Amino acid sequence: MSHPFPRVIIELDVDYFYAQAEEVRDPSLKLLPVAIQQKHIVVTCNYVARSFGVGKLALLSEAAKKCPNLVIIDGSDITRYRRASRQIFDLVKTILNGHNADETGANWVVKVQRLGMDELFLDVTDLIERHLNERNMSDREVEFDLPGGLSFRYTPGLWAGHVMGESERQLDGESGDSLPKWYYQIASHLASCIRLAIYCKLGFTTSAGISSNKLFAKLAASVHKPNDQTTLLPGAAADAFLCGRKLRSIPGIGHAACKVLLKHVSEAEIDEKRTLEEDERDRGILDCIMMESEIPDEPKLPDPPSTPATVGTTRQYLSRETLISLLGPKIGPNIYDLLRGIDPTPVVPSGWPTQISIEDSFQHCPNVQDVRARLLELGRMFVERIQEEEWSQESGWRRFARNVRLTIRRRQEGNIRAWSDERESRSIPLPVSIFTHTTPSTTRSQVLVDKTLLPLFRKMVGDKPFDLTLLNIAAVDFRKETVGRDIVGLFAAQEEGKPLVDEIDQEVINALPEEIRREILGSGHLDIPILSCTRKNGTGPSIAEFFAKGEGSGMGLEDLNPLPEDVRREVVGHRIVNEQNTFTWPKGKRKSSSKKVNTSKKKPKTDGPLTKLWRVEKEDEFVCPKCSELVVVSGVAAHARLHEKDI
DNA sequence: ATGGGTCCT
DNA sequence: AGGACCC
Repeated sequence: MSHPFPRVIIELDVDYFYAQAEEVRDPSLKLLPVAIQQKHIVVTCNYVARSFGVGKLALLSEAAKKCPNLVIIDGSDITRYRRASRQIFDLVKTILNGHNADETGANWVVKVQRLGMDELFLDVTDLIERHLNERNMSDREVEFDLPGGLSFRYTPGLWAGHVMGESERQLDGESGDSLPKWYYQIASHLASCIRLAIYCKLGFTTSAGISSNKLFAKLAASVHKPNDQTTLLPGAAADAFLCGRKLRSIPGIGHAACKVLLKHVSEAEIDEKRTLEEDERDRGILDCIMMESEIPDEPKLPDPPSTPATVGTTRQYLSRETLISLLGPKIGPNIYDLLRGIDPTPVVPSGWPTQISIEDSFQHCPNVQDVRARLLELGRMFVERIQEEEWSQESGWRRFARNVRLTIRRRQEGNIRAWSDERESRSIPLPVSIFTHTTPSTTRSQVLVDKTLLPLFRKMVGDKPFDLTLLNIAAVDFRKETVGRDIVGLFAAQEEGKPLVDEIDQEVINALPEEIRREILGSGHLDIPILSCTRKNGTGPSIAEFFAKGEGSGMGLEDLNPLPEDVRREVVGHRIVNEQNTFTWPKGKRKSSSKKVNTSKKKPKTDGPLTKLWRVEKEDEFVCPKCSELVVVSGVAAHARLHEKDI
């Protein structure tokens, strides 16, 4: 019963992501130990560094001691990694859903969900079903055509990569609650093809897990790393594998739940031991009865901390009811199921982010001057980040954050307790002026900080002394096609059912910044495509340049040569069972010449065509291009109506 | 710990 | 607004 509905899930994990992104940027790093630094810690490192004993989240000082030649790269600006992550996501999306896949995932054949920057979940059930309906599996070799135009061949009966649980017989046929073995077998080749394509196109190696749900797929992916894959067939082997895992290694069982569980498991163990001893004593009571009063049982006291607490032991000791009483009616049953390998959570297609945040941590920040200085810097990065996100929306509707949230963390007295990093936050409408691309980001940051964030900060801390260790600015509550609530409120409150556009001086409307104009023109009937903008890079070859092949021309799947055998082996590894596994890139259709010439820099359109603008004068105040009057944003439409008479 | 994200309450 | 979870 461990599969409420039968699925085939692939989890893809980009190996040592930040460090590999640096290797892709500069391949000479591949031979060196590389660590990515944020503040005083190594957040990740390549496998060369790991062979020296350097680990994730190691102190930089310790890492340098273990590995004196460690190449340390500052990773506090994650822009490059975010872009690389996007490229990988877009590539996988395109391979599996074609070039015309929408942005919401509503009509994707294969749902693709991001987890962090370096992991993807794929639900390939429908794709494989479709393939099975089209192809004759009695052929010696079968071709698998993917929606994006890529295709690969495999030999039925053979596996790509590692397999766990193959010897079980029950999977050979339908058994009601799981899919037949060959579904996973085909998925193993599919995973191999996708990994190969990622490597060929973008240069990243990945690890993959293939199984019947997200939990198993993810655990499977961790079995053989890096640059390899594992299929974990549901059944007794998967269950045994799960049972041996440490509790904390189960995704979904976090720090808080783990603490509660561990406590009760060890209590239950002690309990059981005691009743066992009591049983024994009962049996041997005649032998022991004389000694009992004399001897203060000394060797028995400090035993409990020996518990590693695995899934198996936890499952054994904690009933469903106990878990509910411990963790509540939602989380309790959830974890009860997880412990048994039951994970019905669907692969939810990832669309645009629901929040964009930027943060910095530090040792001390005890006064408002420091806060302002830090916020100004953070705010500048914030508005630039927001702008980058706008540019990455290549077509369709723009999305705007309604609110901005300020988060702080105060310095804690005394012991630094593990993982209750307590934050406080407040949110407030995000001023529309931050969307004005024509204003320098430093200016926009000043406005944001002085008019919005510092007042908000005052509200949080009051007059009391403070010492911060973290500041975070987040754009939240994204909506399509609206700039700010004040404007929406204006039009909602203002006219009862009249078509607004016809009432307002068209020329004045046209002169508005585009965001405002779109707002005035209303929603639904106007689809202004947003120009894509190829960003320029700093000096030297950047990751973006390295990746530039695919930009602006679909994903350019067709421009890759058929794979050289040595590359294929490098990617798929030595373990591949199916020697016939190859894939071909689609031919024709697109000119391949266009994509190498892709370095042309389009300007963001706000720099260009609009010559007569409502200029942003101050926070939320505009200068009318017709009469130069200063108008608050909530008065823009009303002011525009005044000019109707001018015609 | 870092610098991000997700969803639920 | 906070808390849990994820990387």
